[in-house]
Amino acid sequence: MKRSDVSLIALRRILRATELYGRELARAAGLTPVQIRVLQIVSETGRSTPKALSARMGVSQATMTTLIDRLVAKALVERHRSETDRRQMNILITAAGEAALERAPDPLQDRYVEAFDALPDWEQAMIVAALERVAGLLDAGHLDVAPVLDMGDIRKSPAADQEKAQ
Amino acid sequence: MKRSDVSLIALRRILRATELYGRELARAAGLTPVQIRVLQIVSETGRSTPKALSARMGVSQATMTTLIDRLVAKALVERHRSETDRRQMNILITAAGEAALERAPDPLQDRYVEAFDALPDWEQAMIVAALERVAGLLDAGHLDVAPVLDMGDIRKSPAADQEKAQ
DNA sequence: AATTTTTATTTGTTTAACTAAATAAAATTT
DNA sequence: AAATTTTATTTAGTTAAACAAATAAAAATT
Repeated sequence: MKRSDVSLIALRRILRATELYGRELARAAGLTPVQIRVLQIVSETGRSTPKALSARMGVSQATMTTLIDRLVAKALVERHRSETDRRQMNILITAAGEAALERAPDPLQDRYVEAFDALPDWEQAMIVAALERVAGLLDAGHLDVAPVLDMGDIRKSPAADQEKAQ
Repeated sequence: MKRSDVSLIALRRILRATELYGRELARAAGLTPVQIRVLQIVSETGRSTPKALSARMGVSQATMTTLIDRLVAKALVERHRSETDRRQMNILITAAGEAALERAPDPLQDRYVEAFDALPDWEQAMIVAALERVAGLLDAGHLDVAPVLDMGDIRKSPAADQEKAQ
């Protein structure tokens, strides 16, 4: 069996183990998976527009409007008209929104961290290096899977890449 | 910054990259993400029951019945009454179901494999070892997040009650 | 200045996902 | 044997997510 296959299988095991986690997380925050994803992107990028969000998530602008409506109703994000282009709305996360993202019970993470910390130093180093390598490979592949329809997204500087929250 | 945090960040990057991928994959197969997940579990386990599936996915039995209805309507799975316990239905994937899972353009995976194959031998080995290690850690933690199949569903943690959001 | 494009929203509608409660049938317990 | 539990489904209803098409306002182009 090819080694790339072995690594894919391990990757799938990782995905499977964590797939419920994302759902639990959304549930704990009282949100749907889609809503939490919008929130994450807004949090990550600091501010965004409905257009940029819809492009990034691959949904229509109309859909994004209703998604934002829901988050606004829960006071997790706010709309602010852009000063520079008055057609646009800037979507900003509120303190409550950040709190909703933080407030995760996160049992999986705790367990993982505990187990990780118990590993010998060399193995921790190896895992970090390997995970970062794999994340790099996947991120690279990601770019042309989700084609950037929005000019504002192309520059997505390295800063944005650092603090990806799921 | 702690090394466990660094590894978690990388893990989240991986999850995020593959999350979009799963969406694309479902779309390409003409299914919803939830439907494809049911299909994957059935395919993986060979056969399953509605009860086991609902426990594994964290939805009610009633919900699972309708999910299975949809997949049956598309001829991707079949219901077969269990011989040993005639209350139960065995859910089996059809050839068409397997085909739907296979028939993914899978650009991300191709890219990953391609990039992986291009890595030096020592790095491939390191990645495989690290991924399997991480998968092992997560599988262990997984047990109390997603209670194993049947087992009478031993009061599946408070999360079972919170199935309100979503 | 007039026209076209872009951005966000509203309107109207469809579909999937989900639930609780009721029901039926088979298995298990008492 | 009778009562209880388990399993799957039906019924009846809600909600979120999605879209196309129409609209309005601002920006960009001609």
